[in-house]
Amino acid sequence: MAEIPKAYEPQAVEEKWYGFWLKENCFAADPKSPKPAYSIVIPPPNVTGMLHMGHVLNNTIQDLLCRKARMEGKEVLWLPGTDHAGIATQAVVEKTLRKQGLMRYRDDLGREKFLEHVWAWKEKHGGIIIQQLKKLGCSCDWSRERFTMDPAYSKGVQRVFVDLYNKGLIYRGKRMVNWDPAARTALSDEEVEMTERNGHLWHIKYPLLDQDGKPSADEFLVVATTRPETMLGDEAVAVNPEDPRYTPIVGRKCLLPLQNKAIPIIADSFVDPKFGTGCVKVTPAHDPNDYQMGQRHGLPLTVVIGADGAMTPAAGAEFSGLDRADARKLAVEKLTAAGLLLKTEDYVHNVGYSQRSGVPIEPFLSEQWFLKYPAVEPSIRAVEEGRIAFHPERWSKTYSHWMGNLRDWCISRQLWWGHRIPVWYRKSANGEPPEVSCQIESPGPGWEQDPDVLDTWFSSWLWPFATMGWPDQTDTLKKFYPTTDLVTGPDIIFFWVARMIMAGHEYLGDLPFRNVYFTGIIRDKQGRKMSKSLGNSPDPLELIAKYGADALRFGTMRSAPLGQDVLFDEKDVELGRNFCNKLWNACRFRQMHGGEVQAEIDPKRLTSDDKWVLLKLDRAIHEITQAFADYRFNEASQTLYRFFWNEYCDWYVEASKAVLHGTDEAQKASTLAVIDFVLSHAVRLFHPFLPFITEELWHGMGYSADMPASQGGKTIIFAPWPKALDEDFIHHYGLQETVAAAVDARYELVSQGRNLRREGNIPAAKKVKYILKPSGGLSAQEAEVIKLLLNAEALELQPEYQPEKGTPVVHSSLGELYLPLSGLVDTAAEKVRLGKEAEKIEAEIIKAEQRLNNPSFTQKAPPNVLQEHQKRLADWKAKREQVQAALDRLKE
RNA sequence: GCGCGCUUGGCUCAGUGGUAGAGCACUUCCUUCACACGGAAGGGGCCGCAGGUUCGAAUCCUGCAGCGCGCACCA
Repeated sequence: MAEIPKAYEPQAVEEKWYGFWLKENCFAADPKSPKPAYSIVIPPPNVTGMLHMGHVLNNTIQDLLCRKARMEGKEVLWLPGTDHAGIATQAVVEKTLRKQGLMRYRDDLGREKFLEHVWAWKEKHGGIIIQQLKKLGCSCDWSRERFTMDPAYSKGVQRVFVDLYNKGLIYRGKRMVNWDPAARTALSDEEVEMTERNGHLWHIKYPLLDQDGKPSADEFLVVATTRPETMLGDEAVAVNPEDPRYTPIVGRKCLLPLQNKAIPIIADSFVDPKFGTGCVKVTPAHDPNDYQMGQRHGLPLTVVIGADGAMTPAAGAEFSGLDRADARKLAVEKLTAAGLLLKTEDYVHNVGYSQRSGVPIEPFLSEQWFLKYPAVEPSIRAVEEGRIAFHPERWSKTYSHWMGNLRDWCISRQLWWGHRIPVWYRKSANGEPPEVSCQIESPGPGWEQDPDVLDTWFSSWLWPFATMGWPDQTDTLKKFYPTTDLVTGPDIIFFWVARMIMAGHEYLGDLPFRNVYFTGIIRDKQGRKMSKSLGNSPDPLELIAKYGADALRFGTMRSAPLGQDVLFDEKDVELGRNFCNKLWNACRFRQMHGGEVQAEIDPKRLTSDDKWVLLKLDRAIHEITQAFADYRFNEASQTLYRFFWNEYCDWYVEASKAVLHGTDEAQKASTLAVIDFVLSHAVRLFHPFLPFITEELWHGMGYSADMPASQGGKTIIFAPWPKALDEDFIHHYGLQETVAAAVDARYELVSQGRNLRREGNIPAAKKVKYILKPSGGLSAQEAEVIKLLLNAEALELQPEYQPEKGTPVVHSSLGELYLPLSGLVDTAAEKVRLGKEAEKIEAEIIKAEQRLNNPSFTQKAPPNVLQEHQKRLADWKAKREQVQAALDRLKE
């Protein structure tokens, strides 16, 4: 065993072992392996993205699952890759090119040239996030890294498009879509975020026209609108057909101000007579509801806002070219000047914003491609029947709700970066509509491909199988599909999860994964979402550099409960680092005592402390295994923390010094064997959380030497996952719960004894003598442990001890522990202390008696609970007697 | 409007029918031969409010309040 440094230094260790794992191909998945398969496909990060805390949370969980599965003897495939992220990537590149002065708008460069720039960008930045994942310790099979625009992957995307087109599920149509005027593309409904805004409701007078088309001086309608600039495109005013106030004027016309245009008054049941004035202005080209009404009433579509968000010439000379926001201001000004603005109310309403560019969405009429979702029914059933299990389960409700209200998916984007739509057109000579052909390759000369690309999610939804070589029946697909677990955020349940389930059912006739783990969202200490603009998003790589990857992983896992948002605090990472250091030093302590790894535990030499720690280890293994089964990683990490720090280090290691500092060599060897047993288990239990330090210790401590090369001899990655101790083991080593309880009582006595020392203001370093008046048997070794843990000069066992008046004492089931302080006794202080204790005991006794005196409790409570309460009462009563006796002695 | 989640010590959160827990922060003491990225002892909570079920509720049910998040075509 090599000497190891005093504090754990992660940097060199991390680099060394990650390189080793790669060199030894430890993460490679073998489709020919006879082992049972375990697989995860990574939620592909944006190819040009940078690692953030969300990735840390998400990928640590995946790594945890994969590493545990390997230790359990599974053949593991964690398939990594990146997403081309259409709009996001294109926007970044456009911005850069604009900054460099290479273009103002992408048309300046043209499609080919522009795409060259994007690919160059991808080549330059595309590998960054992959390298960052490696720093985190992710055990992905990098030989299988995929990109959603790999040639083979693209083929799959196009094939699916053609197939769905041929099935009649994909169609083209002119619709009112969500338009992003900044990115100048259509978006899906899911990419629009409704945000509550403080706006205004402007009440505008529309004068009625008489028979001659002359505006009436005193007859007018009042319409209320949140978007006065759209009135330039109004084609009607609508009222409810049942509204008696307005039925007489339906069919007449009114004057559209600013445009000086006559528009009809129509009746439509969409209008709610109780809202506002009961009159609605109708702008068919710029509002989805108005569009519907326009269709019903045959109204013209006057487009006053263009694709760039600026007013068109149709808006009139004064407005043409103005941005929509400026047009609103001008419209209000002009209406005010004309005396047509009746009032302006403050009004809170929801406005749709582009999730990508952050600008308000414009309802916009355009020709787009739509998909009617396939395999909807089986996809709903798969989740409802639990064949796909959501963790936490409640998200299945969100899923079902969305799946039950599906609307066709707008899949075309007016972008260049993405999969181009495999549809071809050939102009016909005689003005007829062009010929259309949907196929992957060009049908030949004279055919032009549709200029649009597909929504990024139209490629992502194929990720679980398109990454495995589909449509070919590859070995990988056969072995690892369907995947086992998916780990992702609930924010993409519609974008990605639901769509993957449908694609899986449509193309492979089965579910794509069996479990979906939804992480929480990482927030800052104040609970705000992390964002670049707030500057509250810590750089994980800086945290890794400062604390180590293991520390970052452990801290994150420890504070991330299932399904709950995580408030990130650097303190958590600090805790992780401190924990690694504790683990490190616990191993140094073992090393200090030298000798070979002790493989065999001798049952005859086990002390009660040894048995206690083995039982605690057993309980920890049970709890951790259950926590993993429930996807409760925070519980698993907390159990590990408690076991290792509190139980093993604080109590067992300290107690073991009674043996290790002694002279009995055979007993020392026995203790070291227990330590080796516990440590070699603990290091493996920690490995999924702390891959680097555990690998280092696995080798440094010599535990790898006991294992065959395929099972931990070479690397801890394949070391067997610890099993709970079996009955034979427990019987063989005499590990009864009663032993553990007795040791618990002994440690409790020690705590109380230390408290006496504090209460007496005796410096920790000062050696003092304690006297124990035992109530039962205590071995010499156990007494030695008590002495050591109390840091006492001596512990005298005196069954007949008669204390001097006022000697401080504590009481327990093991007996009375006195701290005789020759000449230094403060009787008054001791009286106060014992008085307080007596009060506490009295309160507990009253509580217990009340319960036990209640006949319905004694009749109805289960026997074990009843017994427990009876025992509790008896214990408190015994203690009361002891304390009372001590108090009486003070009075003499 | 509908749905979901949260409300437990100063802070962040576990706990989910039988004596209120952790980490951090705080107080006091200790550089003792694994670790000051440490050790020891301690203070601090009528578990949001009101009802109900139960022998027994922080825990189950019902209402209410506050906060957060989804979904929804009301100008």
